Amino acid sequence: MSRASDHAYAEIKTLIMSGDAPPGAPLTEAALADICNVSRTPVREALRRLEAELYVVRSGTQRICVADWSRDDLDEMFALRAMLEAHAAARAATRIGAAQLAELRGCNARIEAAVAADPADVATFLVENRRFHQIITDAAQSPRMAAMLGALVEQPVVRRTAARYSRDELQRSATEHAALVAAFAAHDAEWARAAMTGHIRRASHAFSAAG
Amino acid sequence: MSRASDHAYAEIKTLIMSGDAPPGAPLTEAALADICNVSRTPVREALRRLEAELYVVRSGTQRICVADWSRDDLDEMFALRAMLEAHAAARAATRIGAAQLAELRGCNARIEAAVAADPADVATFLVENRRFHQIITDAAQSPRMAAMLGALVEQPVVRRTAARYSRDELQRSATEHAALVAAFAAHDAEWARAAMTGHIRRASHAFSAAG
DNA sequence: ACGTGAATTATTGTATACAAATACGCGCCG
DNA sequence: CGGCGCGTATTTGTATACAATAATTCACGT
Repeated sequence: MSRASDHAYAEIKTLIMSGDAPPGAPLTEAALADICNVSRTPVREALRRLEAELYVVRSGTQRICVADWSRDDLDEMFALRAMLEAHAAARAATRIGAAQLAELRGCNARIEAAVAADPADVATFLVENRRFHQIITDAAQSPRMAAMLGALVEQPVVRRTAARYSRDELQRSATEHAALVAAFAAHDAEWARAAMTGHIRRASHAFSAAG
Repeated sequence: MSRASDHAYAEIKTLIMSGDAPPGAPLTEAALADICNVSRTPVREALRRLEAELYVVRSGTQRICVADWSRDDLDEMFALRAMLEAHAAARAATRIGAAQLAELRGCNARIEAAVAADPADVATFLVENRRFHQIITDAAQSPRMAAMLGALVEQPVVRRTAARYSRDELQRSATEHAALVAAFAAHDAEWARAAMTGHIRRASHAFSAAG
């Protein structure tokens, strides 16, 4: 996408994620255009994307509000993500190449280092974790699923501060990643699916407990 | 959405579905605007939606082409749909109300009538079949999943003429729907999930055999 | 004759102006 | 005092003009 449109997208998303635009808050195109220093046109395109990803919702008569996710919504998001990522893992297991496997290992090595640091480097963890899952999604070679997952993955991170991630939880994540890598190395689709399902569902419960 | 934008969306989709715009064909905003008798602005919005639904793809440098789905893509679409609809069915089983259940029964009654007709009324079958699945998706009460499924359900119908649906296949569909209704009536989530999984996967194989 | 590169053309991205639709506030009537 | 209807103001939808960027073509040099 183009410069201004992307900029607007990122900026509005940040507004939402940071809480500056709280759930339920009405958003007007003109105001957003002013904030982003672009015209309404790219703002509209950005809002389209955000709407498709359910960051915002259209209230009755086309007015746009920040989405507010109930506990049930969040559970549902995790359930969907577990299904989709498990499927992605199964596909990836039979399609992944040596290079991607190596990348995955490097990624998890950095994750383990971040977890071992004192204090734990949560920022690095999040970045590398995201990358880890991204590699798997890519290896699955399903643009359709990638598109679906794109919106889903980062949303639950909202409202969760770094402090909420316990070292124990981070450590478990790293261990589970190692199991996933083993499943991929063995090209065992069902193993990969099971490992990913457990990984996401554990994360879901950790999230619920922390939230 | 608004009038012109919706119109453009529908018209462009028809162009694609009917085959007038064959897979891989480049689409220019100006040409589409001309066809739809609207300006480029609503065309752009329509293309955004179609892109999100993967009816069209952006080639390298933002140029838009009609998507062309390989056999692998179609299999993948069915696999995703099977997962998502099975999940929807499981959710719906515990949330569905008496009114929706009755609607479901009425729907399948019309399907059976369409199948029993001579010759089989495929058009009615398709409409009611779609409605049947729509009721389930609604009952699942997950806007997120509904959004994901929305794009997925009708796509494989493309390139499949009515003649391709055998009476036997239609009859099986109706029977499976009856099983689904029974699972919903019992509010048995796992039964519903299993029934839906089987239903979609059978359809997938029937499609492959016919295609 | 073929490849390279600049000029031209086509296409997309952005801004702005205007039209349509909707919400809000005010006055009026019951 | 409260509900209803109308006018104004705000907001979204559409069209158009212009800018930026990518593709194509043609000429030139090797």
